[in-house]
Amino acid sequence: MTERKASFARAPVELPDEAVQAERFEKARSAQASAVLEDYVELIDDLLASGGEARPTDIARRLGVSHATATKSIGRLKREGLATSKAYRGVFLTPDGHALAARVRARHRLVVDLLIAVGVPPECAERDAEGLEHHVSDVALAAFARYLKR
Amino acid sequence: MTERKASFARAPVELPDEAVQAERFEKARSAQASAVLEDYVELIDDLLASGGEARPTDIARRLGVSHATATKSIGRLKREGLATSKAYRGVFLTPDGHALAARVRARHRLVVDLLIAVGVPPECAERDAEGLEHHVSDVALAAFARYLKR
DNA sequence: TTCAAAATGTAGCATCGGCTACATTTTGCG
DNA sequence: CGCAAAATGTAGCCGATGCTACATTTTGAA
Ligand SMILES: [Mn+2]
Ligand SMILES: [Mn+2]
Ligand SMILES: [Mn+2]
Ligand SMILES: [Mn+2]
Repeated sequence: MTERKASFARAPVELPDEAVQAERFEKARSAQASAVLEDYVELIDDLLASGGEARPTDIARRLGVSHATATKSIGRLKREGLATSKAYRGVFLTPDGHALAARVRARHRLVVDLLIAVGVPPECAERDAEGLEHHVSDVALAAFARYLKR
Repeated sequence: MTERKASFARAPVELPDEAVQAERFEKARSAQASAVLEDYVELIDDLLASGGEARPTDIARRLGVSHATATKSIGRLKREGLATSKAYRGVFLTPDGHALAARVRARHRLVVDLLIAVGVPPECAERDAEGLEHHVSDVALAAFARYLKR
């Protein structure tokens, strides 16, 4: 419009290498693909540890989805060897599922702690962490731990 | 198994209020729903600013998806009023799309800067940021900015 | 100018994770 | 015990986002 070729309305944009950029997006997509599974195993593990039972209806209510949706995702957990269940009984985690839950919970806490440490209000930290946690790599996680220990 | 009622193998788990927890998960899901759109407008804006054209094939290659997938997503951008395009021509952003791109880019940079500030290696920061950025709330973003200015 | 390669469009398929609607089973209360 | 309510299972729909395969258009080089 009013902008001419020689104006410097914006710094010249330097794009990353194509392959590098593609790899970053692919990583983000793959992290997202496991996000639902991670939330389920973490929640199931919490329910089992706190009360004793992890029933589809409870899981659904806490996740804010319909029980049909929860049941379908639990089916995926079972297909992937993370959970077990029998009709009309609660859901349980396999050793693999339990191990995943432990990692996911530790990561969740570390993310919350880091957010709070840099000045994010606690409830906001908890809320944001629920989405952020699935995209924090082990390397970044280690950096967070170092930072918090400083 | 070997665990008795009175043992303290693990700290008693205190679960958040159901409604609060559901709301957190819902927020994370809604953030995820806009993630793809955000990545596309940011990338299109970068391509337009750097070279001049944003063609479906370039977009696809940089995102690491097939051109058919990119075309489908560009269709969604158009449906949502963020982009325009005519057959066999490049893709352009609407004012709304451009405004979104600006916000997304600013947020992306802030996230990268914060990660680096707390000790995450730069390339790792860039990689993780691609997924993280979509889940950082405005409140957290403001906290990041404050922290970096300290 | 011609024509093959590249880019683009389009159709069709799959998976995932939402939903509603309805069928079945279990539970608990009178 | 019996029966209604709650929980659970299941079917079928949808949109988003991947893919491959193939049709069409554009482009550029001989
Ligand atoms: Mn989460
Ligand atoms: Mn979590
Ligand atoms: Mn991104
Ligand atoms: Mn980005």
